[in-house]
Amino acid sequence: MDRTDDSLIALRRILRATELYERDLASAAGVTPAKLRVMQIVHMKGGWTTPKALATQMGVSQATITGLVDKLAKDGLVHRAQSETDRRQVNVMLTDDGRAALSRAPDALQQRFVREFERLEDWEQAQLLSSLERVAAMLDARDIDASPVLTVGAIQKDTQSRKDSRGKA
Amino acid sequence: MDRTDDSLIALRRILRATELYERDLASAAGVTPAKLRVMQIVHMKGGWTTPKALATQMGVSQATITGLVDKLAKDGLVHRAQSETDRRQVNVMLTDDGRAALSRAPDALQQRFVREFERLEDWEQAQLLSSLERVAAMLDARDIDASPVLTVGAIQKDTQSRKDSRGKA
DNA sequence: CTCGTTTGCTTTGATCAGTAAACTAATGCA
DNA sequence: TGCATTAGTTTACTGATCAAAGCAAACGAG
Repeated sequence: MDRTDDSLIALRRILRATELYERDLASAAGVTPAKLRVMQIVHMKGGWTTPKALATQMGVSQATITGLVDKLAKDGLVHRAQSETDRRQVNVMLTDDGRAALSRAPDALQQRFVREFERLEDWEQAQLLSSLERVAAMLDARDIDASPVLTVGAIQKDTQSRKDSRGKA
Repeated sequence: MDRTDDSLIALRRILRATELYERDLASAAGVTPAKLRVMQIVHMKGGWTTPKALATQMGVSQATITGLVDKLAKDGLVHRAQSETDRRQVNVMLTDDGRAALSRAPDALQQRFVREFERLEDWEQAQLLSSLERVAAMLDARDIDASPVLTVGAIQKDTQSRKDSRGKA
């Protein structure tokens, strides 16, 4: 039956749209997608995180994070600071430039999704959510901790807009 | 209530699951994801295509295809033959080994989706399909002719404007 | 037919993302 | 005190990708 095919096609369109947006997006911020993702996660976490946390969240090795953070630091978009409680740890923080770059990369894809989603009727939202979760469950047996970050990042329920650099305690 | 967030999380899980499966899949066939994609497309096209067509379909440059085909050829999975009608053209064909490798890489993700999808009640299928299409439309304004092949990164039918905005820093 | 343009592909030389393994330094436990 | 663990970096490598330059075949006026 054709519904299966049609569903696969729709899925594919979703995947492709996401990928394309991610690239455009990154270039809008003047960085590569991977670096943008790092910045977005740092932002999401309130302004700082550790390489370890980044590696886990992004699903890559710590060595990869080291490389990305190196480049971001060289570009002055983030900077490193040693944690005071555990001196093995490093805190990765956005610089002002980093925040500026992030804001130049409005997450069109996600914003669009959010905007349209929130325009739906209540029951439609519920149905969409349940369908998406069902598909996710169908495809993803394991339980992966995925953040609500699509192209990663713009959902910013930035309730606390503190820009201080209270480098971890 | 956070339906929006939850939807984004589900979406993200879908994307991640797809990526992960793609890797597993490729390793089952003993090749990398990109090479597997090349082989799948060749297969889909009936056993042979040109580098140009592959580049268009995958949304990468011809140079990239040259590289992938080089490696596949070195591994004996495809071979090149000059076209007889237009000697500038090259035909990329699967070898027996290539076909064998392909068959060792059943598309786990897709099969799983299909299997589970077809187990659903009729009305559930209809609902899922409509939800997926809705999301696809929300994310992907353009009309893309996507094939029911679930992969990340394949571009079916390049829309000119997209091509230009891609691939810059 | 011929010359200039277009087309299809490859080469070259780069960048980016990613890994594994070895290493360093700080922690923490017994 | 001493050993195992943890966090992060370094090193050396691979794979995918691109832009630009090059080459050869095909096409299309004139």
